[in-house]
Amino acid sequence: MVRPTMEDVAARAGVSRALVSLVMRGSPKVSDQRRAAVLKAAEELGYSPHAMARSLASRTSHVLGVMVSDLHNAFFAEVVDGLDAVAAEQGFELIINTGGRSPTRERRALRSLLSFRPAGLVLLSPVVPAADIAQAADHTPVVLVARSSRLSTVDTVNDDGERGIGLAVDHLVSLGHKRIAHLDGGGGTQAAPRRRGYLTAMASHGLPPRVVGSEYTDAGGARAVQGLLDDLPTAIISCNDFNAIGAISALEEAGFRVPHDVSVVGYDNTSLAALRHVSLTTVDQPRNEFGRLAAGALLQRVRGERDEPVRHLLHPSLVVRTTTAPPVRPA
Amino acid sequence: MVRPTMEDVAARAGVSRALVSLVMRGSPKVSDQRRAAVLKAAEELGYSPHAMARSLASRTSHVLGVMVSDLHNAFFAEVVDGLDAVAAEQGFELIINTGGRSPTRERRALRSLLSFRPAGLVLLSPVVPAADIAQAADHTPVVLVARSSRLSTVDTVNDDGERGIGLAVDHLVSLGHKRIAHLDGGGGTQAAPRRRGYLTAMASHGLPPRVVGSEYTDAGGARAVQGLLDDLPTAIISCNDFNAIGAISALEEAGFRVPHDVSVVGYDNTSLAALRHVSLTTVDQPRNEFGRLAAGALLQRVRGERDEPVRHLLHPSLVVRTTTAPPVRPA
DNA sequence: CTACAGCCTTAGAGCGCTCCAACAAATAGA
DNA sequence: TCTATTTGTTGGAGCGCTCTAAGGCTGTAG
Repeated sequence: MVRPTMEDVAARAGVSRALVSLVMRGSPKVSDQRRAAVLKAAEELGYSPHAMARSLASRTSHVLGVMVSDLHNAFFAEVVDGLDAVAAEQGFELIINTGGRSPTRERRALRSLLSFRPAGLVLLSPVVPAADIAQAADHTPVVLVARSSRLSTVDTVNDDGERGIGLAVDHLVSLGHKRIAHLDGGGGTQAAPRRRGYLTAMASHGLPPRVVGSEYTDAGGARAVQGLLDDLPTAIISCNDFNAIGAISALEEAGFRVPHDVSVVGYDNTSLAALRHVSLTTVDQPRNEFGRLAAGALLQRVRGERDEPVRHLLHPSLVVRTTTAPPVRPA
Repeated sequence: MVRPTMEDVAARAGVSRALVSLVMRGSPKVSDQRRAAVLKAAEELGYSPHAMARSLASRTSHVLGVMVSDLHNAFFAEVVDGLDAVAAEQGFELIINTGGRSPTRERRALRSLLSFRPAGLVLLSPVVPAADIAQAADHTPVVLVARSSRLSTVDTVNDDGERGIGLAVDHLVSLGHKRIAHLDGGGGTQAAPRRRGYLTAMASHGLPPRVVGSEYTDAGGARAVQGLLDDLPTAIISCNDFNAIGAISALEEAGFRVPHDVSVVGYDNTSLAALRHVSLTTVDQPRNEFGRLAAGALLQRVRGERDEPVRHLLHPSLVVRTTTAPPVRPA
């Protein structure tokens, strides 16, 4: 259970500890003969370098810390895939932990990550106050994904929610819809730009807006629809996919068919939306790209290539499935 | 950007580095006055201890490494919640990384985790060969979740899939079903015990089994159902929730209603199953409990309280929703 | 007034590694 | 031949911390 150290390898190979260090770091200035001897000894002992000792001694880190606010949400998994790809490519490793959407746990997670002295930090949709983020950013480069910030020390990567909802509105209008309601995400993370996008797009088409208060859950979507039943629009744009699925259930329970009687559009293109049983028309965020850009921005900071903040605002795209169709009822 | 060290805090508080160390570790043998001074200095400097230096010096680690085979699967998120709860309670921290269901990436993830010299390792449904696991277990305590092993050096936590499917069969039989088919998970992780549970339970009720090859996806479930259409059973037990949802879509597309014409049971009780639009009767695994038990077992090993392997086999439970009902067609 | 407990506090060694300066040996240039 | 230069190797200091053993200080007892 006690792991061998460089000293052990050096003794076994009959060389100095420094030489073993050179071999482990792949230095070219080691003779082939010694290199082979060292590698052989390392192999025999089952030696592997001690990352912490290494980074302590070298005063550098090849670790990026990733704080995922909610591990239950597959959204983040794809962002992590993007991060991982870029990090691996550039010789960095990821350590992840999670805040469970609670500021307390999240702050703990942040402290834990920072205690490993990572080269940089990626925060995925954090819920901690900006002050905590600013404090972290004092010590190490930070990039925020799915959360905006005015801090000049942090970079951000977000989707253009205003534009995303605009795509949904345009799609429905082009199908012939005029009475289009928006189920609003309330105080949720990206609710405001989405609502704004809805209002702007409706106005640009000269249509009267109709915003209904709701939330990011399927129960919320169902409830909102129940309030719409007396005066049903021909199309509904939900604040996210869960909400849309709740809306669809409530519509079907009330005897309406989707998309025949009402078209429904979601947001996020979660894996749910792709299920054939759901097959939801929705707005897709380039999640993998989020991760890639976040890693890229972070590594620029890590290498000291940039000082001014970067604000990535990515273009969402509409994925048309089978919950939208031209209206059949009088518009 | 350069972080303060203990030395800095000591200088500012006018005490020695060792005293700061005692304060940071919460030692009782420090006078209140000095303690306050040290904490104040630390606060002012924004000091936080360097986890790596600490564990290097103390030759101990309060870190548990967690390898999640697939971050996209919310199953693991709940296991992590359980792990996190127990770890936090006992003063341990989690570092997570992911293998993306690829043996190569997983091996890399394993190496990365090990390089932090964690006190122990939790592997959630790993896909690497047993030899890699054995090797890791040579260096540090390892517990496997959702994967069995015969290695005497590793503990395991699994659900009793045989029993889980048995619950589903019993439920359907008690509703009056006699023609019950099983959509099999093929070579998937827990497919074998589930199939075995189905066969055993059917036999114990004196019913003829009908196993249909399928896989753990909604497309797989749909395809399997298409092959059943000429001779439809009155109930279907899927290998997991995705498969069940695919099966339901295919049934509905073929003009059958669930549960009126066919009852369907899933497995896993994913968050999908709870959506009102889906409302799937399914078998629940105590995921949070998986995590708690895994952490518990690991910490026993870490503290050297136990040497022999432990095999936890947890009881799944049936969650009855609205996709099962008594059969109306002749059985 | 000395002795001996406590109780706090501190110096110093050392964890596994990197990196620098120094050096021996081999090669090149004069 | 002798001095440069290059190439390969090494000892030692030090990264930020913990931990042991050995202090300094009080206060009380002898």
